Amino acid sequence: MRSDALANQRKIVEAATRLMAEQGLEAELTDIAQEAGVGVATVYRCVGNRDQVIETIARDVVGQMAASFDEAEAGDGGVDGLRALTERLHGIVATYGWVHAALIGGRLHAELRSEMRAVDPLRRFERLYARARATGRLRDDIEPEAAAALILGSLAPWSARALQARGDARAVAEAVLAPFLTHADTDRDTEADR
Amino acid sequence: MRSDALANQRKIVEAATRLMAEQGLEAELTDIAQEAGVGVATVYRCVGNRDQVIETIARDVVGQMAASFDEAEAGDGGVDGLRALTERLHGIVATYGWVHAALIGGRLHAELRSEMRAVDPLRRFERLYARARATGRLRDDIEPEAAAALILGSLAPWSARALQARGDARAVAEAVLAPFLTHADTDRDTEADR
DNA sequence: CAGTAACCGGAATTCCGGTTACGGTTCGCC
DNA sequence: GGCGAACCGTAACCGGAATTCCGGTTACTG
Repeated sequence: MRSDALANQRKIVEAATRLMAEQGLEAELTDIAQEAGVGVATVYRCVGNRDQVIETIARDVVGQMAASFDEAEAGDGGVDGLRALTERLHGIVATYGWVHAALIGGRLHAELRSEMRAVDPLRRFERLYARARATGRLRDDIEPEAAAALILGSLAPWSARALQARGDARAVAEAVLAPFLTHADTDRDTEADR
Repeated sequence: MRSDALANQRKIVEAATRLMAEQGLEAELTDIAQEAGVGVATVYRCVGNRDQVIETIARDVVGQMAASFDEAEAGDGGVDGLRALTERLHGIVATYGWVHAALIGGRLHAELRSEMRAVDPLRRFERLYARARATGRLRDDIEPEAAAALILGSLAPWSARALQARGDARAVAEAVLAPFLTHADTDRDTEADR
């Protein structure tokens, strides 16, 4: 592949990501091409048809999410790992906006769908949460399943946007996890911030 | 309008709601007509074109949400009101599935969009939360804004589904609010459950 | 119970966005 | 610097979903 074609490929994927992040997966191909500053045909040559464009982006998101979970699972299993994971996930949705939401509900090719399902964020987060709770810095009166649903719920576009308005990814993760920390721990953190 | 036409209108809206709840807003008109047991033209006569079908459903959702908030604001402002609101909201998303999520991100007519924005769930929930916190049964180390984002985040389709799997709307609301109650209060509730 | 206006279902049509074909342009190796 | 292959943008094509049209049917009124 010639270097200009490669550059176009990158431009197109970036443009598509940007557009789909705000409009959802149904962004039009002509718009994507325009946003990338190329013609429609170039999209077909450099990335493929509409489905393949979506698939490319989907793979990006799924890959990044999976990697974040892998990393967290490889860590020491403490609360800090959970915080880092939350932070990374919020970083991802900040970039991909509506894409990750659409991926879960939309119609995807069976193959990609199963790949997505394999990540199974709720379950994996739940396990990580349970593991971290054993360190004693998380409240023990809340079930990991409910905690996972709440924390990952904060990735919903409307919540994520509201939270992002208040600070950087680190601050967001902090705010999201706070309700689950033991009082002693939140006190410590609060003091540390000052 | 003749009585059979009125009956059809109801059937169509219900069918569209059911279909869109699981498939998203892009459900096809022919499928909707079939699900309702009528011809396509009947959809146009009784409800209108595709956009108007969506608008009708959207109005339902927005109306129910707004009513829920109105009711909560008219209440005594305690934690129980918050719990009831959360319960109602989860009931709504259980019925409308992907519709409410799509409404926020999708392309809507400016008019309806602003109507939706007028409900402004995050802000209204935040105020209710702040008010309820004054009663002393909610933790005071969590900001209302963050709490609102987390609690309303639980309405995200993936979280809502996971939570619903564990029990009825009341149990869901309970689980969602638990992290925000003071310890004394959660203890009391936990004991009451047994 | 008959007349009529409103209603119905399904076929025909329009419309719109994805896809492809084609003539001009640019990269990169010599 | 020139040549060929690979690349580009535009405009025409195509399929499928939205919308409309039409002949038959059904609910209300007197």
